[in-house]
Amino acid sequence: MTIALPLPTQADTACCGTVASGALESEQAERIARVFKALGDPTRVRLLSLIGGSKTGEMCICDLTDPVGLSQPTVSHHMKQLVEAGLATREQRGKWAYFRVVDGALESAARTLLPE
Amino acid sequence: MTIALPLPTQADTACCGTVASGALESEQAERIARVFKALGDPTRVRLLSLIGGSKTGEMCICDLTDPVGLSQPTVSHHMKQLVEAGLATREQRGKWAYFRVVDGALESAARTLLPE
DNA sequence: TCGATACATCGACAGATGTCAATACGACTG
DNA sequence: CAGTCGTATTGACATCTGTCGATGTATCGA
Repeated sequence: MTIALPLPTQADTACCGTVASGALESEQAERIARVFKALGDPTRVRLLSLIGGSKTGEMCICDLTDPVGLSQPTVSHHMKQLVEAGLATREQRGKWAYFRVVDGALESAARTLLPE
Repeated sequence: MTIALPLPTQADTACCGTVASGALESEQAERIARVFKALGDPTRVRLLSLIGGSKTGEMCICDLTDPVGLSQPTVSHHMKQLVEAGLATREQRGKWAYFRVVDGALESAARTLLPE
């Protein structure tokens, strides 16, 4: 038997309230901080920029370990963080797991820092 | 005698390279991540929104402890993080320390998430 | 000068985080 | 089906982080 957990939807990067337009409730602040927490590690920033800047827009773990100089489990761990933050997607194709930057996610995160 | 430490300048939020336009070097990634790390805590997000949304645009620690519901040392600690990340400034006036959101810092951070 | 006030720093602590080696899992290949 | 390859997970570990109480420091008022 399985239990339907009330997992928070990860993709709701921005829907209401921005940092620049005062007085956020703690729940909104938590939602906003969750995304920036994922962006608060230099390795993850590099991973995003590597994937987003690649020709096809997608990369597998094996393509990423070398550029960042970390072990495969560590890269896998970071990518999981990015996926859970709604900044990247994972798609299994055969043996490989292809990651993409979620379209509009960075723009959406950027918008939470601007007025209005 | 004092020693002139080569402290990194904190205000250089964005000068070159963005997440959305591929292949950041580790140093640029580190600089970008430093700002978002500061934004990766819900309390700090609230503090920024409180200060930025206030009438005068500035607030002292004593005004902030109640809204966020944390102790004075903790709020002081968070504000130090924000100042060191270049997102806020601290100005001592008499007994009070007034904090402001650095003008353009959030916009600058947002820009590192967008293409170009 | 003495006390009160506002803030920073220190010391401590629990919990989170980044990292790797080892291992498990799933998919292809022979 | 057995072996190999790409990934995810686990377990362990050191470090970082958020938090508070206690204490230090500077400023103002009486």
